[in-house]
Amino acid sequence: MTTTLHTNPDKVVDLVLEAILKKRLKPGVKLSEISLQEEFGCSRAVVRQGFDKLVDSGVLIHKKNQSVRVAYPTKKETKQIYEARKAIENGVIMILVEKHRNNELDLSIIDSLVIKEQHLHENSEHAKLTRLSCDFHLTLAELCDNKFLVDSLKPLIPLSALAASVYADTESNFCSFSEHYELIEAIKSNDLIKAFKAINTHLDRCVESLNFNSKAIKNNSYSHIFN
Amino acid sequence: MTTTLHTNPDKVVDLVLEAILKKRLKPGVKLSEISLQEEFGCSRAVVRQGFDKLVDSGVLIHKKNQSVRVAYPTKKETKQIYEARKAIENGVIMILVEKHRNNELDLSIIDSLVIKEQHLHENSEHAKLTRLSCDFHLTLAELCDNKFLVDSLKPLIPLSALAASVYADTESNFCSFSEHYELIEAIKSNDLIKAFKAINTHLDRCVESLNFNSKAIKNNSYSHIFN
DNA sequence: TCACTGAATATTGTTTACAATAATTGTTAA
DNA sequence: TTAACAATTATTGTAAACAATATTCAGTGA
Repeated sequence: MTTTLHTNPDKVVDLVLEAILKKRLKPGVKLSEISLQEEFGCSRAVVRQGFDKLVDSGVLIHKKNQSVRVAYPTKKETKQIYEARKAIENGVIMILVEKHRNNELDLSIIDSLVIKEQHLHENSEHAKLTRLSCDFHLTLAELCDNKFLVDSLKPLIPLSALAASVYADTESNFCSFSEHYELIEAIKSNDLIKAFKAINTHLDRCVESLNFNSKAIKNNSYSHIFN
Repeated sequence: MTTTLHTNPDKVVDLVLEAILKKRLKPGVKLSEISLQEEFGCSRAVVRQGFDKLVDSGVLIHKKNQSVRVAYPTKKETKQIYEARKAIENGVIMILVEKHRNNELDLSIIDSLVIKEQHLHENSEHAKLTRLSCDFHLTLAELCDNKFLVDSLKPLIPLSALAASVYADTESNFCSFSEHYELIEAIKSNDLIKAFKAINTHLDRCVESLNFNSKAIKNNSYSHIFN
């Protein structure tokens, strides 16, 4: 048994992260190794390895002898997550403006991403839009051509999504498309100060739009989560 | 057999990182799982888990079916490492100055650290000094009270040490103690601009002091590396 | 002497089985 | 009915065995 089609722990990591970004995996949900080896089509050991990586990145929580759970960010942690993002993404913006000034920056990927966001916004496809806005931030980091910087930001994106799952009342205008657009325009005009302001007010508004005085989320079924 | 005294992969991680920071583990060295389970006093599976974590953080390199090797940063990677550090540590400084302005910052830990550095500097104990200067940067991040920011910076410190192992001609003035002192003074005077300048020139000088036109390091024995 | 080939060795990749622990269920008594 | 306890079940933690791959080394021929 146990089909060994993709025996790669990264596959497990990707599937779990994608499920989180799509808001199918909710904070607090239990993930059992044996239940999921069939879902992922790999052995328990491989599932374990994938879980270990996700635990390291903070996306899953692991207490000894217990099943891992999807992280449930507290209010304090949520603010820390965005504070860390601000630090890293300010660095990203600095590098990108510098690159743009030297004509070393190809923004076509990010341009088409923003256009996609606009379409989803106009058709009020909020679910897909929030998913895409995660890509926006990560793509900006990738344009820096610095894997260490990308790796620093990477775990913070799914954590932000989890925080939104807990505290966002509505997905409709959580990570605003127009603010993304303004940020890109600032980079294109080589205006560093303006770009800093754009990214900082954008991230601040993400936190401000959250409602920390409510909610208890629960959804413990696995069905249709991973595909 | 296989004493199960500390069956924790984190122990493996800590021992390897400490050996790297103390410059006992050199870039490129092969680390075999079975050879090291006795050295660490735990089973191969646990060694593996520890290695996996270190591979994720970029400190070890792992090619399929081959022993892991200590990372050997290229010139390009070294510059990326310091670029990423600049981004993150600028964020750290921003937070610390803000905290200091609000009287929410206790710098006693970092003060005593700098004093220790000064003593080591005066007695020209270069080896211990370079080890301590790593703590300086990580301690600054820890003062932010933001585990996500700390986790972002954490892997970059041993990577910097590895880069120094490859490219630093002499350890004597690699990570300058006096520049650390100036940075702390800038924070204490609530001068954000000055603090930014201090951290940026400090990190720039670390890279400038490196010599990328030389060297081939090799040292493949394990003896006295991990204790 | 050198380059090449192939067998022997050593190391990693993966699965399996078993032990230890936690979660669940069922029973009993107040 | 509920609470507490015991027995069962399910899940994780660990080690050991085997398969697959890479490395090493000896031998052969030019």
